[in-house]
Amino acid sequence: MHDLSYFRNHFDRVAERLATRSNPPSLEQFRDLDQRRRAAITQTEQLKAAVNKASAEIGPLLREGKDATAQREQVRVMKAEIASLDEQVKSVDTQFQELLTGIPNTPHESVPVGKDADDNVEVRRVGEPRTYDFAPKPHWDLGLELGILDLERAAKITGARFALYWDMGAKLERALINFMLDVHTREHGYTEVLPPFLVNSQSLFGTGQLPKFKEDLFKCEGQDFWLIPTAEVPVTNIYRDETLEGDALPIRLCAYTPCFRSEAGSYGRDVRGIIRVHQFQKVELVKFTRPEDSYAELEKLTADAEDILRRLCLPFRTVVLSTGDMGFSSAKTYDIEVWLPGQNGYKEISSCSNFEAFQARRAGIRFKSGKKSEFAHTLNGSGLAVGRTWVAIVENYQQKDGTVLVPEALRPYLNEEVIRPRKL
RNA sequence: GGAGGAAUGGGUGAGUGGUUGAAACCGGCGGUCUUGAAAACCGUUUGCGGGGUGACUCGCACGGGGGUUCGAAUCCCUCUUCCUCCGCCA
Repeated sequence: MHDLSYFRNHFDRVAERLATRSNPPSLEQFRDLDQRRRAAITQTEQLKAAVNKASAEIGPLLREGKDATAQREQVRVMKAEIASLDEQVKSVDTQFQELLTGIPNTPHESVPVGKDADDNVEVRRVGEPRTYDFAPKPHWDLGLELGILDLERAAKITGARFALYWDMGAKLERALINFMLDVHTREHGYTEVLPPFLVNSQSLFGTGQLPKFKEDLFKCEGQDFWLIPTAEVPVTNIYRDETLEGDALPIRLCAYTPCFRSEAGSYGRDVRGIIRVHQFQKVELVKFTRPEDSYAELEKLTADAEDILRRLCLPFRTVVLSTGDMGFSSAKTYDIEVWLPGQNGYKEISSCSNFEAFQARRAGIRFKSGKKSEFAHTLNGSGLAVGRTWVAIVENYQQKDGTVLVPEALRPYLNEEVIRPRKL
């Protein structure tokens, strides 16, 4: 959510910047609604002040034993008028809030202007894709042949786009989770948290998934519980409606959680394998910072996520998303893309964003700054998507004989150097 | 799931219909005193939203929502959360 007075006072400049997004918000109504809302508020509040004044006079009159019928009648009439005016205020305010909360964040000045993902700008490329003296297979073939990934039974148990891992497949997933959490907590200074995997509407509003993107989420029937689409939601909301001590910043948290996404609107995309599924595992990095530090912290957070890929010796590149490819709440986003031989290309494995005060304003996350309190900046990024890291390892470390080599860094976690085929 | 109890400002906690946006204490901030610090003393210390260049002013908020009343922290309804006891349970 935008700062209202800033938005009002810099309307043309902000509107121009917002127009560079892929779904630019319609702002035509803003000025009219804003003005109508303020006029309505002024009107009712003046009347309320009159009522307060009149009814304060009644008490003393009664105490003196005088008659107050006239005053009572006067207040009663004004109250009736207020009731109808309040309706108007409520109606215009609701419209205004809907408009305001539906406006995406302003892209930071360093974000390249562009239409879509094609206009994203590569900022780094690390590692060389391996060359194979055989045709590398995609992970869905490898997973089946190795007996570690069982998509058919997952579909039976639940449905399409779910995964069942067996044996070394399950252990690899678990090893990756532990490895990532260990690196971030021991080497990068993050504190581990284990949050609820179900959240309420208020939390989803705080991080910006609601009200606009509810079709992407799973909801529990008859209850205000939603399956989390990312740990960003419960972890960022840890400090919802709280004021943090200024000295406590920056706060760096990391969390492992499963993530649940309905993937509505993604039909036909990444249908094979487990690149795009309804449930996947992720280790998430979340930061709360002072405004002046947030961009430096974004660089560090992105580097922390990249470090996992470096340690696993997986080739990757990092791009800065163009204005046309950014998410709703973000002011700046880096995507980290890992090399996948099965796709013969780079595929997103982490998305690292600075939301500035956009989420903090929605969620009421403040910090003490001298005598005043102000909104913190929030950031987050995948560190990393575990399922896609699993894919990257299986595909990049496959060998001619059908086995998969375990990356050096994971061997202590797996007690194996090679994943060998087994019967499913 | 059943039975009781509770929810007030950063914290403790008073307040059961009319200058109570809220006593008191603690904490925080500023000051006096002091070589410095402590102590003592004085002052100050909620948020959101309107109006005004500004001094300032108005409205709303005592867990959330609704109601009674000229007037609600205080009375009623409802929801939520927490505590105690019982039941169930990994």
